Amino acid sequence: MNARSNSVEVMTPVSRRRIPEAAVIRLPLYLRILNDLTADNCTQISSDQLAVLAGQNAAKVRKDLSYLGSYGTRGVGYDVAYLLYQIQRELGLNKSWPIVIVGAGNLGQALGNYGGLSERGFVVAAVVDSDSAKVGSVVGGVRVSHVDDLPLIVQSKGVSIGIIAVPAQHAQSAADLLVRAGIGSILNFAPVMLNLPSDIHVRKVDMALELQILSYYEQVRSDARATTVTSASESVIA
Amino acid sequence: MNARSNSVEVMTPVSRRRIPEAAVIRLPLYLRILNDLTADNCTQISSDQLAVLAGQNAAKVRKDLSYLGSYGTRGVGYDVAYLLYQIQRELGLNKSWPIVIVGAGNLGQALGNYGGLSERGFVVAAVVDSDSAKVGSVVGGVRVSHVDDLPLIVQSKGVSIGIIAVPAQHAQSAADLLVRAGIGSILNFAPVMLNLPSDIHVRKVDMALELQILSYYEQVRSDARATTVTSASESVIA
DNA sequence: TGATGTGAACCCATTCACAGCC
DNA sequence: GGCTGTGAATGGGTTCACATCA
Repeated sequence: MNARSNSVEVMTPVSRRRIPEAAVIRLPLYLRILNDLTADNCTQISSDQLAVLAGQNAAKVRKDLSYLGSYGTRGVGYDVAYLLYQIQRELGLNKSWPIVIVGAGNLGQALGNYGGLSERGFVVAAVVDSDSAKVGSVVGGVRVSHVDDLPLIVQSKGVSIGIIAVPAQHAQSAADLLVRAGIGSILNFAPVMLNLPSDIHVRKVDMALELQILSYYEQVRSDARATTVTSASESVIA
Repeated sequence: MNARSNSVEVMTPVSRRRIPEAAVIRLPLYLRILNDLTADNCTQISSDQLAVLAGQNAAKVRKDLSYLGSYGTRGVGYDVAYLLYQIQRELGLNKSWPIVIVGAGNLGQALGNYGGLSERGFVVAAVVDSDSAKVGSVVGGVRVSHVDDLPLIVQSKGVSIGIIAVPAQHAQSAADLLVRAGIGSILNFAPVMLNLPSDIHVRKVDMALELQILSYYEQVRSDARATTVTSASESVIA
């Protein structure tokens, strides 16, 4: 269908196209929904249904899925198991990713012990901390190592994703260490902006920022109420 | 400037314009940087400098800030303290927001005890749980209440922001309870998509989704390496 | 018939580039 | 001269609408 039949295909590479970032961000969401559907013994789903479950527009869902290939059946919909597999494969979730957590404090411990990680194929290869007192304790089934061993750990275990779980004031140096150790992607839980080379991928998890965004919309909401009241009374005056 | 001079202005409302969502999301980021600058006794900043610190383009920074009004000085830059104040005001952070946490498990406790909340004006008005055994214990300086009291708490304390910190399978019903109690915004820590009325604002914090996004880009990176190697060897063959 | 897959249209966000002001 | 503020240009993402096919 999308392979031109007059050309010789040596071997289909895993990822043919580059998927737009906006779509990549939604793929894990679809994946989760498909997992739930599988648990509910649902084997087929239409873009309309999936859109409702994902809180998206059906056309957007179809376009997102079309980046993976033409895996739907016209007039029918998508096979849940097959789509699940394709999304997993596209996201690289058919392999297991070793990750390293920097920081063995409250947050680092909580993340290391969080079962959702290994369930989804993210294995805590190491937890490191700069505090020698913490080295040796066990977090997430792993002995805490000293941060100086980071390059060694990253190289020997092939780690490419690092999680920053240190206080804000140490986050930048933690990030620098991760990059120097050879990491390619960082998930940052510290409430600071990291200054990093442009080829490093970063995602941020930041409760304070999220709440401040919500705060804006709640203020708009209360302003709207106030304005409504005001203009109502104004119209009475007028 | 934007107020037509031939119309009578009764009173300038707090928020004149509606700010594009993309810009709203970045305002808390600028705010944080300005806070850091204040701590460093820096009183002036240009859009270029701010852009570097925020990891953004200078034109974008200027446009974002222009939504607040014309608070810069041409040829000079922005006064840090004044800009700080204006962003805070625009985000509604000059008042204190009571919030309610649903779920008094590990996550709920951690969030309730997190000092960063009250530091930024988010006061934990209540922590609720459906487990009567948890009711009465103290989290974040507040006695845990039963979830049945949610409507009462929300009304009496004027809570408009709720945080969902319950296991995935209970998140939807927790959200429904929050909405029925009169909440307007939700910060969702549970790894599920919530089905909610469109006038409710939701933000999501989800480590698994973030890691899966990073996984994609790491896979692309390793594919790129593999392809480079392959095409190199191919060119040798050719 | 009914749902996918996709060009085209639309809309929002980003970036450019420069007028305006300090 | 330097930096802001902003129209205009660009680019990406979303939605429409329909040809296409099971």
